[in-house]
Amino acid sequence: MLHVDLDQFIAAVEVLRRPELAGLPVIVGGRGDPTERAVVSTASYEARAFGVGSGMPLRIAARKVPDAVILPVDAPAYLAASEEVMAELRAQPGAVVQVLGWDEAFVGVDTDDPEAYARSIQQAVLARTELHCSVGIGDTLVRAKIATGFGKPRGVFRLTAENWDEVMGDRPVIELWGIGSKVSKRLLGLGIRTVAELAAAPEGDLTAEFGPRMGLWYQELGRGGVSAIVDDTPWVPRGHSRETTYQVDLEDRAGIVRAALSLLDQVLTDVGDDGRPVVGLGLKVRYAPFTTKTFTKRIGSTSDREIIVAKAEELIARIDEDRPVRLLGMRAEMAMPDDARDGHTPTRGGW
DNA sequence: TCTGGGGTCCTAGGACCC
DNA sequence: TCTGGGGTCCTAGGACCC
Repeated sequence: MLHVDLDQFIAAVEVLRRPELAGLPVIVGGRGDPTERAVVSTASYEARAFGVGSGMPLRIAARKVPDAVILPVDAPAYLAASEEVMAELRAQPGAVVQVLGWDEAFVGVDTDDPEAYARSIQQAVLARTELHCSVGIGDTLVRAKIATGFGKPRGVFRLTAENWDEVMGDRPVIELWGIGSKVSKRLLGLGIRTVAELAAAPEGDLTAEFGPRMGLWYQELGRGGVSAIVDDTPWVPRGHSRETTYQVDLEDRAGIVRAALSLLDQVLTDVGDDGRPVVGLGLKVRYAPFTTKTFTKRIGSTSDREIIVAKAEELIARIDEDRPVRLLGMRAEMAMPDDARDGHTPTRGGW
């Protein structure tokens, strides 16, 4: 199958509607104000040359690139562009499309010449949207996804069982999709640094450290994954949540309660649009400088707004009073059929 | 340098039941 | 006095992805 990933997607969409920005360092993040608490969503390649990347505080990014054009995040514009791209992918002959995010998707297809198919996808997407993309070809989802990174920008790369060891074997495990900084450090504690070492590690070491499920999953990742099924069944959200960051720390109880209720209200709007009942509530509180506390509560399946609010107030009442709050997040979980989760391998926000 | 906002899934441990 | 085994449900926390 193939994995398609748009190149510097958000920055590219911004440049499309403002051609005068072409070739300039463009940074998109927050409300476009580098004095605010916010982070970079995407930087153009010109800005990346200065060491700016997504996730970086906007304030720092602005300092690194004094001449940068800093723009606010315009989610509706990116969603519209994304839908055009996905529609074009679905229009490809024989394509099964599984969307992973605004700017990427798996494309399952039966073809003798995947490279040619990949090039024709790039041409089609470019012709329709003026956006460039990179394409990974793989014999598993994991390999296709990782292959795309080697194709960037505007390229095509093939990663299969044949060249997996050669290409990935000596690389650090953090380059695997689904292994981040924490897990890679724990793996290092087991003496596992590279992809090849993970693939060959004693199963018992991994399951003892990460549990039977995740331990085996990480080993499978080290070997390039197993699943090769592109799943285009429509997405069913597991829940809805809203989160925000306050420009000034909240410190008084009344203000904290008011802020939490305001977030709750926003979540309830999404819940109402969803139409399904709520079965659980969560409240995540971020304390300055960087600790979080989570409160959760199961509630009987209900759509009654007053009941939900009353249950949420019980959670709000548990927020510590003796500490300033830096950020409040609230999450409402939605009901879903139990069988929707059955048979799934661990995915980590993935496929 | 000081950390967004939207998601998903896994694990540990306690309570409770038979 | 010392102490089963299996199961489910719930809460809190951790980790990862785009």
